Amino acid sequence: MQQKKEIINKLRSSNLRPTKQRILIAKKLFDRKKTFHFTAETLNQAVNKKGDIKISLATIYNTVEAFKKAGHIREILTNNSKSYYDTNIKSHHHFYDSESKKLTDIDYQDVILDKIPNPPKGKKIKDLEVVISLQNK
Amino acid sequence: MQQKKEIINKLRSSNLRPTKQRILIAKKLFDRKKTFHFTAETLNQAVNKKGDIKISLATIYNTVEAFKKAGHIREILTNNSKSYYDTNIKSHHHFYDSESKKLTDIDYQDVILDKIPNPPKGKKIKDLEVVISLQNK
DNA sequence: CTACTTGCAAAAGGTTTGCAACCGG
DNA sequence: CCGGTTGCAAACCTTTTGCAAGTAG
Repeated sequence: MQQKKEIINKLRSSNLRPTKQRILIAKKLFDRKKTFHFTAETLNQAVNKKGDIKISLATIYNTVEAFKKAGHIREILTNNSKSYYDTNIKSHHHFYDSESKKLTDIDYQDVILDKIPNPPKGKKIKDLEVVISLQNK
Repeated sequence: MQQKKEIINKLRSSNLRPTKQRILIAKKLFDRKKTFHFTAETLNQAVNKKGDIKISLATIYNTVEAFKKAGHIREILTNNSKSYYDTNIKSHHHFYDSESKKLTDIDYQDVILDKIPNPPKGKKIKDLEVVISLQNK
């Protein structure tokens, strides 16, 4: 469990002022055992249920974008119209169930890439994602 | 190069009436040597430049969706807000350059997956995509 | 003829933006 | 105080939809 202090440090180290809103969002995202898959919509719901302070959708989007830029979360590839994010920033892969639109982590050791290509000239690899789409049997 | 007849057969075999619009779109998509990566927008431009007949955007979307359902094109994963499609329906993977928002095919033999996970209970694997994001060196 | 298609414009869904009010350092 | 941040509403962009008119079989 992350202390409030840790969260504030995390924010400061990314040049993000620790405002009430950002601290609350960061808590929801990082103060948990399992990693968290979310969209702007689900994060908004999670943050705005209970008697918590109200955070506007615009701030949710701002903050998610800021956290992504800072490398605290990463965006997951899907072919859905919404953006999906993951609090697990270590390299790992996903199942995507297009019927329920739910993402699941794939254990790191369950995908082994034996060979990957060289990037085109002048480019380097920023990220590699494997997404396995599922359908009902 | 695909003859008009072949295109009409392709449409008929998918239970799609060979209308002027669908034939023109199918020509743009399938009558070419290299595979084609496109979005609704780029396809719309490609189809509506020259003195060709005018095809409305709604028809572009309808047709792309119908071709996708029929298995003639496939959708590619990106984290861009638009949908990207590929006329190459064989299993292969992509580079995605987030700066230019351009996709490039990766040679099939340049990605070797040594191990892939079992799908969750009740599900089967529909598709597997590897996307390598690029950034400038 | 009849059912499937098209095209237009309006609507929808997700995200971004302009700007005044607010607040952290 | 100053400059970064928030919140609201309007704007934006991509995609979908309703419906009247058109067309393939």
